Amino acid sequence: MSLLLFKQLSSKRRRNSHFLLLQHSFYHSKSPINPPQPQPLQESVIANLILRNSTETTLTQTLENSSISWSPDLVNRVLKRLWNDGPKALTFFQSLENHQTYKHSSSSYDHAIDIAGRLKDYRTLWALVARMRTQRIGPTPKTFAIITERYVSAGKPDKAVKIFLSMHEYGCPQDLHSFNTVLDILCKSNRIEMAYHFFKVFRFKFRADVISYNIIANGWCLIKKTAKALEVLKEMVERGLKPSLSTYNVLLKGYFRAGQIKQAWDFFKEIKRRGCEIDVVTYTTVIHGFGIVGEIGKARKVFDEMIKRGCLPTVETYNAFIQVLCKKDNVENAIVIFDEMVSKGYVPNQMTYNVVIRGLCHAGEMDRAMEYMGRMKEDECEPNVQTFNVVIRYYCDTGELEKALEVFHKMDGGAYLPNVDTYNVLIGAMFVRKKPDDMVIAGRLLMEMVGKGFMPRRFTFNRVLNGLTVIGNHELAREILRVQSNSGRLPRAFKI
DNA sequence: GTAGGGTTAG
Repeated sequence: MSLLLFKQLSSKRRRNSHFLLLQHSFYHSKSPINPPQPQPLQESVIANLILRNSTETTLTQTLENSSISWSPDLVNRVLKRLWNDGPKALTFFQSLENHQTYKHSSSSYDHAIDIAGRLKDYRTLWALVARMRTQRIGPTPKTFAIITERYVSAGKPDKAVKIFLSMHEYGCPQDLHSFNTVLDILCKSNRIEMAYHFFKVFRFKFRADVISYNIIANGWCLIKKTAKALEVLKEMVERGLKPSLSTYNVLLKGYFRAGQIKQAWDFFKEIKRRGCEIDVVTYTTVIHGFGIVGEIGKARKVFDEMIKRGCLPTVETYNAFIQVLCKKDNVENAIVIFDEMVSKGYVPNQMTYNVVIRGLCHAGEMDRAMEYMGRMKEDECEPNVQTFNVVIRYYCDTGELEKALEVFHKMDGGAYLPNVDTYNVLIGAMFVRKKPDDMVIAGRLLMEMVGKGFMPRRFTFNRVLNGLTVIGNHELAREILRVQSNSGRLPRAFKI
């Protein structure tokens, strides 16, 4: 059985077992009138506990006194919950470092290192690496992938490459695998020029393979330079490496991204004509590519064609199709497809819902958008930060700030922590009504985001400071100025 | 976390 078919069947099976479970509890429950209340997840309860304790000392005591039996999996789930409050996440991690019985696993160290890196707290990051080493649980190649990514996205790609070249000094030798990882990280962080240079210097040393070439070709495609991608692939073939299906999919996507729709279509026809194996990724790429330029008819045709040819769509295919229908057709037509996928036994995921909810918001159907958000929970498909951000953004756009703030407050409680986008959207919205109270809210939100390790841009700082000065709230303004000077993002006038 | 398909909007 092909992997594709297997994926389809397993997702159907999941849904069927869900139905069976419901039927089972309906027939066997002693009191079907009182359905069992859903228990809050353990990691959610713990995350709330952590968010309420302000210092490491009180937290350590609280955790020592509690009878939680820690496991690497539980610690990872808690860290995931606390993802958008980096300082609290690290405090939690460190408070367990001296636990009497529990010892952190390698993967938990990786998470903590990732969080420290995002906070640009490199001292903590390297202290954690050293600690991994003394515990003899790392650092692993994955740890180095995380560190490399954090340095690249902090604008230090040279440093990132140096770290990669020194990883063997940490007992972690470089190989083709880790070479490809670094190339991919550089490409995905918009450093294709550097990735290509690095690739050319080391391709013989690491015996670059099809995957290395695909990564580089994809890098060029990401910045719409399909000609460069083709050049790289030509060289690959000259070296005797055979293109894979991924190679074709990379190039196909590259044509669409670069707006070379005709080339994309010709290329798609060509690979079919040559009898190359086409898979669901190829079809999804074409459906999305045509849809996004408004060619809904063609997208639909390809969607029908794949089914006719026995290539079953996946949830991702549906997500792509639903998204383009929302954007270039009509949200009602998108919902028809949404219902169709559900009736066929597919389980919509968070992205499916987010795409539909965004489509409804865009059509001004905020109430229906909120209905779908409620439906997510019923479907055991918890809304994520993106779900909240979409709804908050659109409430802000329509000037319903009270509703935006109401949704924002629903995020409180540890289950879904706001991220940097949430704060930026809300703070920006506080300037439209010119109400003094809104300035105070903006000021508080700014303080809150800084406390969670999200650094606002200088523009945001200045805007909020101005607003507070205009309404005469000098106290909050001073507090913010203090935070800003600690962060090093001083207003230009204050420099020197 | 060795590659390819599905989220924001200006």
